[in-house]
Amino acid sequence: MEKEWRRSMPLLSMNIVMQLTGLTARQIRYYEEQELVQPARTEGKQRMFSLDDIDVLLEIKDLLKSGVNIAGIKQIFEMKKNPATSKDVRQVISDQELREIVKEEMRLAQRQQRASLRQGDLSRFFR
DNA sequence: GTTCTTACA
DNA sequence: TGTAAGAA
Repeated sequence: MEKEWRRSMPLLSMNIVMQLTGLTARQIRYYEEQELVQPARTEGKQRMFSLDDIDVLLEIKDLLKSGVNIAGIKQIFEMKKNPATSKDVRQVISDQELREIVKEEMRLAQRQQRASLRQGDLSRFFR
């Protein structure tokens, strides 16, 4: 359906996003700086987020809670974008697989005191 | 009064 | 990440 535009329509202001996501303005702006979200701007330079942005922010919050750092999140989002590179035949990683990977990573993170996701390197999860 | 940017701890 | 300062 051609209804998806609603989800990408920038209508939410900073304060609403803060309440909806439970994130601080500082964090939200930082994630934008890291290109994890790209909210629109009003003429007055005010950020205007879309429902899709909210989903992304909530996902970031969730992954962060699981011990994944910004670098790791960037890679995860990157995989979602390129389902499969035309070069090497990398498989599309399903959200289900991703959840298991994160779960597994949490086990290792607890057992060892190693930095989660090798400080962001997810290469070992590709085959 | 709130949000924005920049910068420092 | 929190907070401060100054502008909008």
